[in-house]
Amino acid sequence: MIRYANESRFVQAVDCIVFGFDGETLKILLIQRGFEPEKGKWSLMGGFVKPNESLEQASTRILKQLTGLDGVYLEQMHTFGDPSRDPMERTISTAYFALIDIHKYEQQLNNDYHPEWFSVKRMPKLIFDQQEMVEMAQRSIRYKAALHPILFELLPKRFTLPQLQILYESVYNTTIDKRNFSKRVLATGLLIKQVEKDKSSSKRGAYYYHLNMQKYYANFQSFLNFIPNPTNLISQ
Amino acid sequence: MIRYANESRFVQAVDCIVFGFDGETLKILLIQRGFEPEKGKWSLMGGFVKPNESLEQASTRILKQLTGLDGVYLEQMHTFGDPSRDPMERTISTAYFALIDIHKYEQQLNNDYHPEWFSVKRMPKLIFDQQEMVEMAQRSIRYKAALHPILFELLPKRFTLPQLQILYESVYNTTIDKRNFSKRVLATGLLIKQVEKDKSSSKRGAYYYHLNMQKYYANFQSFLNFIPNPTNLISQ
DNA sequence: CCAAAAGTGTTCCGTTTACACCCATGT
DNA sequence: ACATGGGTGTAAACGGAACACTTTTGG
Repeated sequence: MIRYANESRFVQAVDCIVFGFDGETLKILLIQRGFEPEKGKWSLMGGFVKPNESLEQASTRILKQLTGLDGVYLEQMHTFGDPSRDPMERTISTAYFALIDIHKYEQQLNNDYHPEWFSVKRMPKLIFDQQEMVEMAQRSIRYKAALHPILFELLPKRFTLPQLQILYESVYNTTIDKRNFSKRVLATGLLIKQVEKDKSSSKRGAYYYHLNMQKYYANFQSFLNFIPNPTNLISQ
Repeated sequence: MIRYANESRFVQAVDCIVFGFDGETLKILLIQRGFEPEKGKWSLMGGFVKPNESLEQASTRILKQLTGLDGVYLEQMHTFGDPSRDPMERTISTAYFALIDIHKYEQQLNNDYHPEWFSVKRMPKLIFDQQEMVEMAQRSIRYKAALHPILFELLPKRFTLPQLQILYESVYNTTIDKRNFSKRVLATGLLIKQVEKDKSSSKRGAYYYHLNMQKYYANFQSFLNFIPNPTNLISQ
């Protein structure tokens, strides 16, 4: 193959910030790194890009390896290329964030990498610049979720309005009036009410809802306002 | 240096989509590529990342080389890593978009690369996947400018309300009521009225304004609404 | 029967929209 | 004096925010 003369070549990595929601707080999935440097330390799920795969393919492959999950919401966030970010050798890393239904994942715990969920508020120190990646990922999902319905990716197929509200409240570390919240959410037409109720957290029970997938995909780019004054909350 | 064994290494590039505004339409700056492959074809301003510079430093350096400009608004957009995007050799490119005052630039035309401005509506074919980069960059600035005051970066230090409105109208390919536009813009407190007028486009003259830089930086993250129904316009 | 969570409606206020006329001035 | 572009105000509609009581039912 003809090649560019005199240019440097670097190792290319991808790192995935995997978010989940357990019904109370936002969590991220970490593994103990399997190789040097920093072997055994907690780290994001990452890996190197192979010669014949795109960055998207690499991140999808790594996510599948480590969680067993396919078809996950995955979005490229930012590429980190500081020359000294990896002490072993110059490595450029493209960070993706992923949003998964934590319960789907829990059925998959049979893997070699022993990933664990950590609350974003109580996380171990991470290697390299991964702390910065996680902070940026949190800002990214706060920003994006203020405008687009991505947080549904964190919920199971059927969910209740109180669950959805707790999710938004925990992502933005705020409280929302439930009357206004349900009005805003239902006004989008994104939700389809089911006849069954979830009785696990109250005697009366809360109706289950499904996402209207048609509208979800069709209006994904529209601006939402489930959250009052989002810009006051995004930068936290 | 200790290195990762068995991993592939790739050439890392940066490409800059440089936007300018000539008072009528949005333009981007292109050069004729100086080396093979595709030598002589129109292309974005790009270059390779050197061993001891970050991606930001590389893009800033390349922008400086090709336009002579420092202190330009520059934002990382997306990293393109398809294995076959560059036929010469696998190259991963991180694309940045830049917003510059086209008039500042015009004083700098004395350089070896002969860059030229093209209307985004009438552009030559670009090499590799750069067409896709430009389209994504247009979507990005439409998206970002619907919420944040980045378009001021395209204007000179002093500008008039009609100029600002034409800028927004051309970015979104729409028309806006001038009464409502000026109310919305002035309500942000971002503009400081000057005593002088611009008489170049009317007999009466239009007042010049300056940006209130304090507020500009302090409230940069706040959501604006200079444009009615932005999401209908972003995806064009 | 009571505690605990779910569900629902109204009023008020601020914001956005639609819309039209007068102003300044160079020719 | 008139053509050209610049500047401004108001009323109506809409959307967002604040706010409290009733319902259900397992224990």
